[in-house]
Amino acid sequence: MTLSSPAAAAASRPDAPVGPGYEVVDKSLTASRALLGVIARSLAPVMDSVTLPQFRVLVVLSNFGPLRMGELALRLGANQSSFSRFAERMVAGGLIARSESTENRREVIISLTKEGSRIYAEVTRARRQEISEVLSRLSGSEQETVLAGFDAFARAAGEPRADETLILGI
Amino acid sequence: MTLSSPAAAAASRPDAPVGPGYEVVDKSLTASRALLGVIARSLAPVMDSVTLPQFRVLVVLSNFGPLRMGELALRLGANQSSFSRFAERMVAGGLIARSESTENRREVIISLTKEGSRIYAEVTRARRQEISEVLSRLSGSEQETVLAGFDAFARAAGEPRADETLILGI
DNA sequence: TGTCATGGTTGCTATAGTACATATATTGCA
DNA sequence: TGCAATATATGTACTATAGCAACCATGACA
Repeated sequence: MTLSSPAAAAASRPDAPVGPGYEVVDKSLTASRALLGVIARSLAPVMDSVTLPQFRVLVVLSNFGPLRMGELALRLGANQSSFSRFAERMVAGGLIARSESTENRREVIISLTKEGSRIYAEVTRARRQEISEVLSRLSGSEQETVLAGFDAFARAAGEPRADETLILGI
Repeated sequence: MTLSSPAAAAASRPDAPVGPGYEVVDKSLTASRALLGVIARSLAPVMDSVTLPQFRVLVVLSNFGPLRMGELALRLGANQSSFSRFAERMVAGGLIARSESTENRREVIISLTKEGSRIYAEVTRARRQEISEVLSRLSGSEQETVLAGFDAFARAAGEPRADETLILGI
């Protein structure tokens, strides 16, 4: 028998993991660029009213609901004092609101304003729309193919950690 | 006959485009988050030596080769004077080099330094590596599924325009 | 040679983001 | 009551990015 490649080894155990070939890695990179385009386009319309770091705050508040100042700073990996002023700008921009905690007068609760959640919702809507448009160009069976492929990849990759995607400001 | 859904219409023309269902859009969003994680992780190690806007410059120069100052500013959608100083910082950081054009002494050509292209290459390598690791968790047949799905999606989406992904600084 | 266009830099100004140290208000507890 | 701990705000300072206007240097062309 010749030297066994990972693929050959897997052939004997039909469903075992294998080292991926060049083609699938390459196609994944291309797909990642395509999805990046989708994400970017969905963000573009709101970028004149929100900066990327500010949008992160909208994401966190949308996902976790109102949070204490310090808690929010922590989740965003920011220095507390930096964040206080950062929040000040967002308050001025009408994106978030400060309010005193009911049970502890030291605490300041940050919540989304109508405008803040509208902007987040708008981006989400646009993203779904963008993806729908791309998929609409495919036949039903091709969409099935995409579904299966994305599903498998997403399962294998898992959800990215919050602090990871923060690097990109998203 | 009842109101025909796009899917039903497609059933009569087996390979025609159809409006995508909720599930496939949703899975696409999940996959996009997963790929975003991959991208973010590949960028993380170099983020202490390069800012995201600076990384954009590395990407453009890597793809197009040396460019005139103004041409580069244009591709990055930046103001010339802003870009001049921006470039100054990158020169100081050892990422790019200025050189006088041979045929026109007005022109300043910007090219990558060894360090600049090393950083770009490092990110690309890391990204392939990250993707390989994810795919390695899948069996050969699942990888085939991913390949087919990503391929179909990428074809339908097309390459994002350069100025689109610039929004994210990538 | 004189004038205009082109390519890039510089002065000035402004804003966002970030950090460190310090100050203030509030709470909890001895 | 007084002191330590907690939660946030402020003083100060620095860097990155960005734009407008004015300014040089060079090239093109009448």
